[in-house]
Amino acid sequence: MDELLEADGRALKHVRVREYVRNLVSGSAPGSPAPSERELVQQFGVARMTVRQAMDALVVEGLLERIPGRGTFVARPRRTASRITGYTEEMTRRGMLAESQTLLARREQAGPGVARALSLTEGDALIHWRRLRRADGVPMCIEDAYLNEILLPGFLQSGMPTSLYDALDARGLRPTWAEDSIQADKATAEEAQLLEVEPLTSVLRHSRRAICGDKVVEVSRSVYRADRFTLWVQLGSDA
Amino acid sequence: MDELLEADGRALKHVRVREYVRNLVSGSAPGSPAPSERELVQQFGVARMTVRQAMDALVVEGLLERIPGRGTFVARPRRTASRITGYTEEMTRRGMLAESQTLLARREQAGPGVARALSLTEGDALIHWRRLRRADGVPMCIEDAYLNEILLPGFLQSGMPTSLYDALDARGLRPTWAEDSIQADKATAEEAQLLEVEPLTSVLRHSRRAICGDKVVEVSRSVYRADRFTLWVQLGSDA
DNA sequence: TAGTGGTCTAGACCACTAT
DNA sequence: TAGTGGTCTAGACCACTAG
Repeated sequence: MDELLEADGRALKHVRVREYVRNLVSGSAPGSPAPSERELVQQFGVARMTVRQAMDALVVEGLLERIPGRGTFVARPRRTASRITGYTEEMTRRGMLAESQTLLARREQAGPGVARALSLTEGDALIHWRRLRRADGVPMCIEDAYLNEILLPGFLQSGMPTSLYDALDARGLRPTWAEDSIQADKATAEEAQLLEVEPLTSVLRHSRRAICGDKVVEVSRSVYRADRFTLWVQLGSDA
Repeated sequence: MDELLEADGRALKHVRVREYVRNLVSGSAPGSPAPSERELVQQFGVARMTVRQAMDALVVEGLLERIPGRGTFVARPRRTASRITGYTEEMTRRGMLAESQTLLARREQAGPGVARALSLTEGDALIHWRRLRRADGVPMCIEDAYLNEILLPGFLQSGMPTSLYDALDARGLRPTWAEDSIQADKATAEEAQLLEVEPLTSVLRHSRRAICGDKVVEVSRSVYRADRFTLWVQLGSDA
């Protein structure tokens, strides 16, 4: 007998069928046939509605595709929207070494703009974290992150992490939604000095408001050297 | 009797129930209760599985939320990824008047880069459409669009539309997926002249590869005046 | 013609919530 | 205790596809 049929007899029947089918087809090429519903009814000794419930879940998930009169097949993988990433993950993905140098990390009182963006009240305490970020040892961007202290108790005291997004992840606060704005501009004198370019060199300004559920977890403004950085974005998703 | 119960007796029962519930709750505040499943069984004289099928669809859609032991309620609207829009729709959304002046519209042979981006073979025929695009009468961007002629038969002959995306829509080719890249740069002499700015002024370069299903429907390169344009992007979606 | 998924019935028992 | 959604059964008929 298939060991998966025996595994965890306490599990719900439709879950057992679902996971059996998931394991069966994982790795199969798109278009490969899945077992027919009546076949699974026989194998598992359950009602057809139970099998349909299991298969429905996999169809909604995008793993399977039903074709009336033909059968159920492994679906072409759906394109999905970009994972929301921070600097460290993004540069690593590009095969570069991401490093950061903290220029400033302290509690501040929220000004009107940042307060609104973070869904705080003006004057509330927030964390302001400014970093010079390098890629392969060369300055890439200056990032000012503003964080809600309430969501990150002890953050400043616990030693700053390399990756803000890893730290958010660890607290179950990885953003699932982000509102970004992107502008072309020229570097100010101070920015130019930090980025090691001439003043008035082209830079890309990138602002983000990152949200997890109902909570605004990060508001940030970054300025990237235009000669080193192209922003890539994937939009939309398959129906 | 409720007129919706009578409407289109040919429709499938689960569809009738689904649309009845959709109409009933549309406009209701999140958290408002939907009818209970057994209530709908009574009202429509159908089996409970049929009602569950109807409700399942609305739950997957994100309109309803089930809470075991309590009931079914109107869900908080999900955040969804940005609709993929073109210049005309985007400027209209910003409350500006979008106008375009065609600088060039002709068949060309695909060069290596554009061929690969459009999933064509080098030397294949494509449509090259260059426009100066204004917002409220002032130059905003120059856009070079490259289109697969096979997908748009008679496009050049039929008179160019104002909105490429409307034209794609009409042919069932509205992109559901886009891969964009964004860079900061300085205007070339030619770009500066068309955009009515000084040479070396900051510009935002925006490239797009837009896809509908398996078909690459548009490859474009746009250059925006940085003093007039900020790109906005929403990323991710609720789970 | 045999097999497939799509729809539908008329029940059942369970765990959970609210009163 | 009454009501809710969650799970499950054992059938049924339909339209469609493929050999």
